[in-house]
Parts: sequence; C-alpha cells; structure tokens
Amino acid sequence: MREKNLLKQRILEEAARLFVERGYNGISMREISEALKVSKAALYYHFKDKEALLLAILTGYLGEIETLLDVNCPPVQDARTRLVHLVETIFNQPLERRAIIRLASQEIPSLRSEARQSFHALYHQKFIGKIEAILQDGIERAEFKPINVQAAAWILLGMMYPFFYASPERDLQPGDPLIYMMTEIFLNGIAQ
Amino acid sequence: MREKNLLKQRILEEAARLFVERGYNGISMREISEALKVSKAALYYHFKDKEALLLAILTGYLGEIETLLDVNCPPVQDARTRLVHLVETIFNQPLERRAIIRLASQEIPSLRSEARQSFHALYHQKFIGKIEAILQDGIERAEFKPINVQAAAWILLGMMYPFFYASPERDLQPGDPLIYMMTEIFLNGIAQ
DNA sequence: GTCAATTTACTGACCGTCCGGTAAGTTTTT
DNA sequence: AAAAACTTACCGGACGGTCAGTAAATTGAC
Repeated sequence: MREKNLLKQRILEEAARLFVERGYNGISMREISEALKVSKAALYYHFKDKEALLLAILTGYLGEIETLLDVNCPPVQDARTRLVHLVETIFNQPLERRAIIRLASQEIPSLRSEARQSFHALYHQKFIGKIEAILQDGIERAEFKPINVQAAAWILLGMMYPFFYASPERDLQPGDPLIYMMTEIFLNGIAQ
Repeated sequence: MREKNLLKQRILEEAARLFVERGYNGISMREISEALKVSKAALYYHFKDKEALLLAILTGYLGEIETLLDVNCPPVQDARTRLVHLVETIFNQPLERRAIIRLASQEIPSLRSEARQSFHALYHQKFIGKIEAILQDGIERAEFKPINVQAAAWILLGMMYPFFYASPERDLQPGDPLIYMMTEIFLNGIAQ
C-alpha cells in the first residue's frame, strides 16, 4: 500500500508541468508518456481520456487551494485581513502550482461542454466564490465601498495573473514587496 | 483594385475570431476554411503556413493599437492623464479586437522559437513598452512613486485582462463605471 | 505456509481520423 | 494570353484512443 499509485501521481505532475508550459492542445499524450518513459497506454490505464487527465489536475489543485483558503482566511477577522491572507496564501504556493490557476481559466474553453459546465461551477465554488464572499462580507461590514463583487474579484485576480506565468522574473517569492504593493493598491481602491 | 485581397481580410477576421474562441492549437486550418466556405488550400495561397496566419493577426492588431496609443496618449500631458487615455483607448476597442491582446500573450509559447523571439520584441515595442514609458515618465515627473515599471505595467494590464475574454458580462462598453474604477484603483495606488 | 486464481499495472502493436501542408489543374480577372 | 485567385486531390505523419497479452503482486482455499 505504501507506494500505491506512484505512477498516477507522476503523470499528474508531469502533465501539469507540460500543460502549463505549452497548453492543453499543445501537448500530446505521447509527449507526456515519453517524458515519463512509460507507454502511452499506461496513461489510459490511470485516466479515461485526455480530458479526464486535465480535469484531475485542475480539480486536484482546486481542492488544495480551497483547503488553504479555508484555513488561512476564516470568517473570524475583518475582510481586509482576510484578503491580505488570501493573496499571501496564493503567493506562498510555488509558481508551478499557482500557474495551474491560469491553466484552469485558460483551458476551460478546451473542455467539452458537459465537463466545462460542471468544472466552471467547481471553479467558482472552490475559488472565485471565496474571494467574492470576502468582498461581500467587507461591504456588509462597511469596510469596502458597495462595489460589484464579481467584477472586483476579477480585477484582484487579474492583478495577480501576470505572476501566474512560469518565468523567473514573474516568480514572486513570499514576502516580495510587489505582493504587498498589489494588495495595498487593491484594498485602498475599494476601502470605504 | 477595389476588392483586392477581400478574402485575405476575411481570413484574418474569421481566424482571429476562432483563435480567440478556442486557441491557436484548438482550431485547424480546415475549420477556418469551412467557416469561410472556401477550400483549405485557399488559406495557403494567402498565408505561408498556420503560424504566418497567426502572426499576421497579431502583428496587424499590434500596429493598430500602436497608432491609437500614439494618437491618444501623446507625451504632451501629465502621465496620469495619459494613463487614463490609454485605458480608455483599449476599452474603446470592441471586445473581439481587445481579446487579441489576450491571444497574443496566451499564444506566444505556441510560436516556434524564431518567430517567438521576434514577436515578443514587437509586442514590447508596440504595446507594453508604451505603458512602461508613461509610467517611467510619471516617476521622473514625481507624479508616481518610484515603482518597478515593468511589474506595474503587468499589474495594470492584468487588471484589464479579465475583460479581454469574449463573454457578454465581461464586455465593458466605453464609459462603464468599472473602467473608471479600475483606472482610479491603479492610479491611487502608484500616485506619489 | 503453499500454491492456484485473480487482480493490478502495465507494454507493444495497431486503429481510423484528422492534422498541416503541397502539387497540379481550373476558373476568373486583367 | 497571362497572371491571379482559387479548387481538387492527395501526402506522410501525428493525433487520441483501444486491444490483446503479460509479469508481478495480492488474495483465498486448504
């Protein structure tokens, strides 16, 4: 039982790396299998098809980030503090993990419509919705202006987006002053 | 001469629409030709290969936006005004054109390395560089804090990024208060 | 504890389809 | 007539995906 599903985990990691680098449609199953030095059919033993592999990567990461956000931004503080912790939580993730957030929003159109709809709901439930909830809470506590929470969540996410690209100069380490700057810019903008 | 290159123009428009919708690697030459009701080979009469078609779309739009920015944000005003006009200029573009900015940053990794490098330079020269120049000017005029202009340009662009996706609710019309809000958030954040 | 039966975790060969791209011929414009 | 603007027919190869087979691990009857 100790080493069970070792290959499955390696497939998830390597495929995530490659999809982030060159996009879902830019990577073939053959390339993934060759990178792992296994047969292509081995991928299909662990995942029904290519789309299932992508979905496993995305939903797996969404689960991770949901847990982290629930732990780091519980609704027991003021909304400002919670937003600061949310941004910090995201940038505490290594760039290769963070980049999966970009992969998700980028590759949603690549999913077949059934999977697309259900994944879109999950993405909102486990990630975007958390941001919107904090913003809504801040408005009700009169910490923030009565803004459009959906749009505000997009804008906050958008500010971070450039730092979800795998590139050394965009790899902000925890504590980088730019993270602080981004948070301040946004919070000052929406503060009541 | 009147109708010269009529098909070429239609190819550029239809391919842009499809690439924006499903990505460069998600659209085949056959699909583009079928959408235009011409043969696939007709595309190859006007464009050397698929990559040349993508590059023509991207560089064509970069040329457009460069002209617009040079006209609307000349270096004869304060940096704040120029940035306001820059954001307005972008949102004066119809969503389907704006979305090409996203296409560019998204599909740069899909280009073969030679084209990738030269296009990356062009992208900087005609677009990102303009934003950085205004920011640099604002810093020198002591309008803005002495920030990292490259990162600040990314953040400004990032804030707009969610509105570069083709979706009705993200289609900000010129004059939408959200545009004003975005600009204010950013400018307040970097103002000296 | 042994050993046959079954399940797990793969491999190698192969499938039909679609891909980007081309060569040669045909129609249309000048 | 000749150049421009296509179409038709085709190519080799890569694509996602499947299938039969198998070595190794696990299980269960005795």
